[in-house]
Amino acid sequence: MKMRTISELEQVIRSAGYRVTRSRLAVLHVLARADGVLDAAAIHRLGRREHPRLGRVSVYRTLDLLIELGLVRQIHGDGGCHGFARADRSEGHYLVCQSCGQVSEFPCAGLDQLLDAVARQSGFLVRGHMLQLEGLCPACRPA
Amino acid sequence: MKMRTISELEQVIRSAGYRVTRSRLAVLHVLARADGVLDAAAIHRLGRREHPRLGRVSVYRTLDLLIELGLVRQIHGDGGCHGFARADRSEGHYLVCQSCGQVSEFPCAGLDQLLDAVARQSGFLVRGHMLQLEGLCPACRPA
DNA sequence: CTCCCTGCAAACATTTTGCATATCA
DNA sequence: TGATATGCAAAATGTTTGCAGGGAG
Repeated sequence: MKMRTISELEQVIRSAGYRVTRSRLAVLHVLARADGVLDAAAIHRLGRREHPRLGRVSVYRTLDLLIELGLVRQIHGDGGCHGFARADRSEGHYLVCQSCGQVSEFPCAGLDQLLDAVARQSGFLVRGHMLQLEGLCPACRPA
Repeated sequence: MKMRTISELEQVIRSAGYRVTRSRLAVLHVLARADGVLDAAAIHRLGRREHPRLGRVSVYRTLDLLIELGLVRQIHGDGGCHGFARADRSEGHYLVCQSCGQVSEFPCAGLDQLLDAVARQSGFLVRGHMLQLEGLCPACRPA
């Protein structure tokens, strides 16, 4: 998926009949700047820097909206599965370190073929996928 | 992973230096009988049928223990990511229906190769994986 | 008999609702 | 201006901890 500019993201929101508000922009900006995965609390905290009156509630509602529009993806971690990241930054492939908790992404060539095969065999209409590997990152793995 | 009998599961618990108690047995039995994925509340409710004094707390603690021992796997669903299933019943490959919420499993030949390649490239020590496909099951997909 | 495990209650953390007000288009 | 979105407070939900008593080995 190609990377979108903030303006393009705003456009998606508008086209869907929703308003572009300060709260929503704040959340978008936070996610745009973030490299990795953030949880709702972090998004709220960072969002307050640019919009101090931003409420927790709006963060949740905005995230719901962005997920519905396909702009944001929810990441399900091992402990507390409450991460969010921009969908166009990620392909849905994550490496989660069980020691330091860091999440990184990886390219995964060949997965699509595999998914096609599964779809054919199961009769399932596949609309998305998530592949997570758990283990130890290079920094945490024993020598 | 081969399917284990309840006695074998008990043995694993004992070997690890833990006691086999009524609460733990109740949770094991519930998970053994269940076909799909259950959340903590469901496990508690069903477990009470066989052990009425079973407390919520013990369910959580038992699940932690079983995960630690590798007997149970945690499933991260879309809404409320709090499912649990016996590890020896599952390979970590799930199809989640976005309409009816049903979770089923699928065999996924060829994934291991793919993971090996990723491990080599990333320097990550991979200890487990989870592949989830989201979409519509045969019953829910449009004609 | 001893120590681990349990269950209760209460603390805690996170997410969702009700409602009056503010704000975008 | 009018419908939508916000933010607060409070409720609902889900999970963890403290502690006295109970049960497995």
